[in-house]
Amino acid sequence: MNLEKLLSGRLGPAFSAVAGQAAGKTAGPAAGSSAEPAAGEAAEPAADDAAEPAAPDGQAIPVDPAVRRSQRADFQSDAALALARRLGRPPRDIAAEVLGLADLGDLCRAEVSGPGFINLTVADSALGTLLSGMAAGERLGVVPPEVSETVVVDYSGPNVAKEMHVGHLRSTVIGDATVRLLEWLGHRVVRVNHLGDWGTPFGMLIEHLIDVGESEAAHDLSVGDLDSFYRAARVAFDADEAFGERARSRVVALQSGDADSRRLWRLLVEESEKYFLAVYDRLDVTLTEADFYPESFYNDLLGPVVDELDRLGLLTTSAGAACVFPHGFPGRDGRPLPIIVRKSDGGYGYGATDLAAIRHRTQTLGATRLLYVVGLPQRQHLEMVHQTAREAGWLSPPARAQHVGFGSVLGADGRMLRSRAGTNVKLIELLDEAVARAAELARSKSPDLDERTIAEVARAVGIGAVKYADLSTYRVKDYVFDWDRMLSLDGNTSAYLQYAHARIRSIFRRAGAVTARGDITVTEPAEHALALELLDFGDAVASTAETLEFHRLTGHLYTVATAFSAFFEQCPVLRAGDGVRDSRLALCDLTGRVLRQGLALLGIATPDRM
RNA sequence: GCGCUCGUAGCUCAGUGGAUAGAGCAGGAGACUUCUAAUCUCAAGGUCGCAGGUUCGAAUCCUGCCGGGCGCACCA
Repeated sequence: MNLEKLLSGRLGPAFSAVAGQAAGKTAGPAAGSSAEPAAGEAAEPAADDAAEPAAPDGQAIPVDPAVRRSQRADFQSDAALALARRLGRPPRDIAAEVLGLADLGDLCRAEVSGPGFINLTVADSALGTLLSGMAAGERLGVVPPEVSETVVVDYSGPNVAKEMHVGHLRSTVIGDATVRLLEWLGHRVVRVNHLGDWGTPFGMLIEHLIDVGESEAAHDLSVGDLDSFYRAARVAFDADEAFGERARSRVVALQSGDADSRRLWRLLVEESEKYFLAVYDRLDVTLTEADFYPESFYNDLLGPVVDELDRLGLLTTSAGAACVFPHGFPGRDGRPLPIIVRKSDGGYGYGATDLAAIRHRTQTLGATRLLYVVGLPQRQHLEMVHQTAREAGWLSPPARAQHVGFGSVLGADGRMLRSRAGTNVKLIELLDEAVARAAELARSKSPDLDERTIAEVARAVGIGAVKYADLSTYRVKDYVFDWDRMLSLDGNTSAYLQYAHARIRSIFRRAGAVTARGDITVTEPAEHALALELLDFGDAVASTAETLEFHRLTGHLYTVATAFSAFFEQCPVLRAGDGVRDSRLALCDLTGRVLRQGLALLGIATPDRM
């Protein structure tokens, strides 16, 4: 139970009574300015908006007390100001009357402040009770969703025979956090790695493979030198007329199922997949080969998809291509924009693959929530595909699709870190550098750690820094990749959170204990402040799961960590007297679990010492 | 031209229509015989891109501008 709901529950009836009373007196036929029907469910006292006073006779009307965190107290309620105009009374009077009626018991004390705010300060005893309850469970105050859904998360999606670069970083990191979070909440999550393993480039890639020799090519690819392989193929394609001709006919052979072509293609794919898995392992993400749903997976479904579009009357032939024109997408010239499902040369377009994938996800996998962790530039394309799927009946409620879009990673110069030609930053090299920098840091800060521990810490801190930097800002915005900032020892970084956790574990090592699950008593201001933050964990997780804006969760964890650091400075744990010591150990334990679980949801490890 | 998106402290970023707009970094001043100083405390730092509008109240909602980024037919 979170505090805001608890406080709302206490204040709500009082507000309703005050509002209803006044409405009974004043609400005449003239008051019907709004046709809003005050929502049927009286069971939900905390509706989104303060309901319009439509009840005719002094009956209780649900009023949202608008409780939120406050700088002047723990919480504040703003509802009196909103009611003042409607009731024709001064807001301070309303607030005062509400406080007279509200049953706050020993939950908190309250006072009217300023123009009519109600400031609420939660009692230490109430915090202790709530924290003890939270500490006794394993879910840390996170309530399971009402319905467990099947969620398909489409993310990472590297291209065969192409290097993974920073462009894949965000999709992979955000997608991994998404699956960890939704899975922990109790949803059935299907990871879908939409590998680019099909299409015209494979003609030239196979021909290049033949030219360099299979074993040589396999070697090049297995050491992860994918870009130069791809580039060499491209160079040959552009420069050599005959090569280009071979490449084009190779595509035809491959797509018509020619056995030798398929064998060579599989070779390319398998080497790349091995490489991708190595990168995922280094990145510490949960993707495995079982999650590969490459483009070619849908090949057999493309024909039926196009046939069905035709049968539904959605297909139009335009300039020789089979197209769908979803509603609401005008192009440059004002005419509707198409999704090309079959190109004029007879080959299927990627739009067909995307549509087949949707149909597979809703109809075969049974998904009701389809997430696309894909860069923002693809927004319009995705919306067109989703609109088409809705028109075809493959995406109908409760199933819905959500584009989890993200901005670019920028360099220090403010331009895209991923460059067009040649100078891509290899993801694997970037990760290695992160770990190396973190190792150097660990050695300088903690010279007493042995090399084995240094290596573990370096991995957790280095990889954590990269992930946290990505997850801690609003994902729609671009962000600047900056080693010094992300590996900084203080500020809103993963290292800071990991350090807070390591300090807690250190206390337990010294205490000779692993956990402490006793009751928690709150007395000191620093304990009070920490308690408020800890009790907010459930809400932070819930809102993150809804919006998939992970900076909400990182921001929450950061406030937990800062509150803990202040507590750590001000409240001795091991040196405290017996009763206090047990309580504080339990508070440390709970804080440690929140930090560890919170970071685990982000895919970030928490070493026991740093 | 149309569409999407962003614009908040010197820098990087938060900010669910509510009080004096918050953090961190950098820069300034302090705190380690005390559970990890990879820490903490204090001070300083702002025409919330601009202009209108709605509202008792706008960084937040609406409209129009300005600026940055990205899309807009057979590449994915």
